Amino acid sequence: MTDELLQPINLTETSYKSMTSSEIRRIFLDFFASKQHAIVPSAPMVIKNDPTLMFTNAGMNQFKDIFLGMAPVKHSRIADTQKCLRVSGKHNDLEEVGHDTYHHTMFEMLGNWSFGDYFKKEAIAWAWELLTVVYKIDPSRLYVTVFGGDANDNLPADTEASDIWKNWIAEDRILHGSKKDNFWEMGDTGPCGPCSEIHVDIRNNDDRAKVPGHTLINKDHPQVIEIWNNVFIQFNRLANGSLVPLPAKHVDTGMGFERLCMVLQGKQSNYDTDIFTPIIAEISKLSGIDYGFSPKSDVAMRVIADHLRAVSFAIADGQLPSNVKAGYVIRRILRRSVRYAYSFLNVREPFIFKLLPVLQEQMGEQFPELNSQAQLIHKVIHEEELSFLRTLAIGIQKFQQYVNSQANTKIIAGDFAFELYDTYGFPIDLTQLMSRELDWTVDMAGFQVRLEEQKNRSRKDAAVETDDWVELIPATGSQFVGYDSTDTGVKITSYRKVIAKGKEIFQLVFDKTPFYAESGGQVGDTGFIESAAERIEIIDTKKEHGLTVHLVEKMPADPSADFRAVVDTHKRTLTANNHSATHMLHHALRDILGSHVEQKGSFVGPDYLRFDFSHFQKLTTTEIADVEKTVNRLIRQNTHLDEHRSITMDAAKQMGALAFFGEKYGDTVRVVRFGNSVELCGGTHVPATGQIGLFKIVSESAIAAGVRRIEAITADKAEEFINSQLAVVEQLKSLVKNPGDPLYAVQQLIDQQAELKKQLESLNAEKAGKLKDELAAEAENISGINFIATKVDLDAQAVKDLAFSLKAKIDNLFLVLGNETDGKAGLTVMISDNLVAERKLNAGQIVRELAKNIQGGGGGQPNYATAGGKDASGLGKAFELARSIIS
RNA sequence: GGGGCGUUAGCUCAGUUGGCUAGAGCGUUAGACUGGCAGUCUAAAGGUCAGGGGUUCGACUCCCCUACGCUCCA
Repeated sequence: MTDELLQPINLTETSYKSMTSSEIRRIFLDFFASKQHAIVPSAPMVIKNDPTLMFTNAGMNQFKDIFLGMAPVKHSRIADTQKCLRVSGKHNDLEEVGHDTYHHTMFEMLGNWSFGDYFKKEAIAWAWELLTVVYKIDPSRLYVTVFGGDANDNLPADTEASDIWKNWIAEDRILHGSKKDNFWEMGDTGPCGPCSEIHVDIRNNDDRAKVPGHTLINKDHPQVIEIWNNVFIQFNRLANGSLVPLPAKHVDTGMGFERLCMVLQGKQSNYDTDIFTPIIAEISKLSGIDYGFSPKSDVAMRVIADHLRAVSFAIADGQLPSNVKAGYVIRRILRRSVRYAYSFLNVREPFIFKLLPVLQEQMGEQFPELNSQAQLIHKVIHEEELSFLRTLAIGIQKFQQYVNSQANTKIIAGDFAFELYDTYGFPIDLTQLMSRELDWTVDMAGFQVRLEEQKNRSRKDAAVETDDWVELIPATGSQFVGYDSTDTGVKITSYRKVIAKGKEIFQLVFDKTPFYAESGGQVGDTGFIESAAERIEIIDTKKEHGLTVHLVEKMPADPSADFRAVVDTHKRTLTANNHSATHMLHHALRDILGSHVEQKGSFVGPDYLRFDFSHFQKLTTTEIADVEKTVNRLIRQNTHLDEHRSITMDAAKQMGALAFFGEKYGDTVRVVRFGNSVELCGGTHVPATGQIGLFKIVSESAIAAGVRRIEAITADKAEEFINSQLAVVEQLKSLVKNPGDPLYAVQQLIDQQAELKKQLESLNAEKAGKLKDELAAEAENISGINFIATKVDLDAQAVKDLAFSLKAKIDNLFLVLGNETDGKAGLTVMISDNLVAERKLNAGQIVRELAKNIQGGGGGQPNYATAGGKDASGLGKAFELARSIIS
């Protein structure tokens, strides 16, 4: 048996320590191909349609549905290399990356899988063969762990695995591990099982002689490391905590590619392998600092090299940096690298984007998306770098203002440090660094308090309470019948309650459903289900783990009844119009702008459509008009939908179907074709394009570097839009009484208006001048003060103007003006500046006294003040009081 | 999804307990100086203070809502 398993395979003879990373990767895949594994491409690193996970963080992610029994097994043996990203949660702390030799954000996970096919015996034998025979790792450096059992969980030790291992490795190299290290569970419930890890000791011979390797396993020693984990999925964990054996057992393995390369290339650090050295060399060249120059610059270079990969792959998968969710994670990673470059490599301008060609050279062959998306990645990283450098500049300015404004306390308050961080995005470690340079310190305890407050606020808000699924009928999925029918008899197979923000809603799963779940940008269907006894509104339809979940606000009284599921067909039709129009828009854009146009995002609802695509400049008016014209021509051709529900990917490509990077496709795909527009798509469409009627673009804008957005409307909405615009023109024409050339008429009106405005201004000035002169003539000299007190028929602003112009005209002025508008009285007091100073007169105080006569109050400055009141009949008394003040 | 901050002249920004009839620099225009240019000086134009509502005698300033931008957290 053993011999049969160890059939030598025909691999290129490559000597130990000279294998490049590309060769190491290829050998892995070739090896498992020779063991009848189907080699599949990496799934996208960015995950869509799974609320629990933003990024692929393990090789098994793309097979999760198979383990959960929700998707059929297409190949029972699979191997691949999977791009993964670990940036948060239990797996990684972003802030660790770069400080040691082995943490990464983005990494590749090599893996082989058996779905109900081979189990422990083959998995262990092949792992051993690959490592020792093919990769030629010295067996005296290898150790393995197996699950040692757990009394609390009533789990026995995995003696099956240890017995198999004894065929290959000395017994004293087989170690027994705890539940924490050697028992794998996907979640609180579901498939799980013991696992067996392979560890390698890469210390030098002296150290190995001094301290035996087996004492260092799982002790976080940087040179005694786990490289391969083989998980044997054989149980199902139920909600009550008990374990039941699975009928079909699976193998799920993962081997960290970067670590493997480190071992095989005889390096002590992942960053010393040829995966990273060319990038680090380029960083060194661009920054003028040698790798090895100082610990801090070394960390910075590792950070940048690592983050470049993560960010580039994320953008290639369609995830642009943004300020929400997955996009925000990407932005944070990129900004972290800019921060390190800024602080420790003294870089003050964008430069990370310049490293992209080196990365392409390294990985472009295995991951072609890196090449095809290069222009976009380049542009996006460059823009993000620029924008963050701006943010840093603002933060530095704020910091300096703060330091200048403080007495020499030498302490940055935690509140201020947090404000810089929270409001202005200024990294706390930069605040600390700059403080140290000034010999100041930051109150980090205060900062942490504020940060914790903020986290609690957000967590509290995001708290969602989810009950267990209640299963009524066992089912492995739910078939979508909505392409053909919008009204079907269904049974509820399972349901659960979800509480978010104190609002209670229920999720229902049917045996089959006509409801389209939100996907590919198309909104979920709404409608209702109806039994003999009751009718329940479906408020939305979403997808979760490939299941179609219907959202309702109220549970049916009898969930086990027979229901009729009815989709809101009006909304569905409008949505289909927009979806088909989106395809034609995409096609027209590629036609007119070029084939660099690729979908970067899409929203299709009943009211409008939104389409984001890669393009590097604003569309001209002509281009927009051309796109509209092209789409409308396609609509008028009334092309019929040519739909292929289930054809192979190859056949789809043969048809010229557009597929997008960053989308996960099954082995068979659905192709939607309207004439020359051919796309892989699961959405609902019009039977023939004529139904769309009319297509109209309503806006074109930029949403990120190299990405533009078009919003458009169709059918009734487009007609309404055009008609309302035409109505405006009609009204305009009738207003100007010039049906021939309304533009000319309006222009003339504008010119005339400007002319009249000038004339009016000069007339008003003349009138005000006269009033001013009249009032000036009325001025009474009371002990050297020119006193004027009178009522004028002007509004508040005119009174103010008059007061100021009188002040400019008359010296030693004490002016009191009264006015009356809308039954309310107003008083204005103006006093020449010299009187304010010499006679200690204060308009503000005076106006308050005067205002008592009009039942009001007011205030202002010493030389000018106003007041308002209810009783205009008191104005005369106010004037007399004013006179008495200076008499 | 929850916070914080911002939006003032074409651009970059001031505007301190509500009241200085909204300011500066750059840019624009005009004039002057200079043989011409560069430049210097003088003057002018340019603002629904993001939009809407409220409080007040009075709102760029205070409160509420909306839009947009930045930013942190989830």
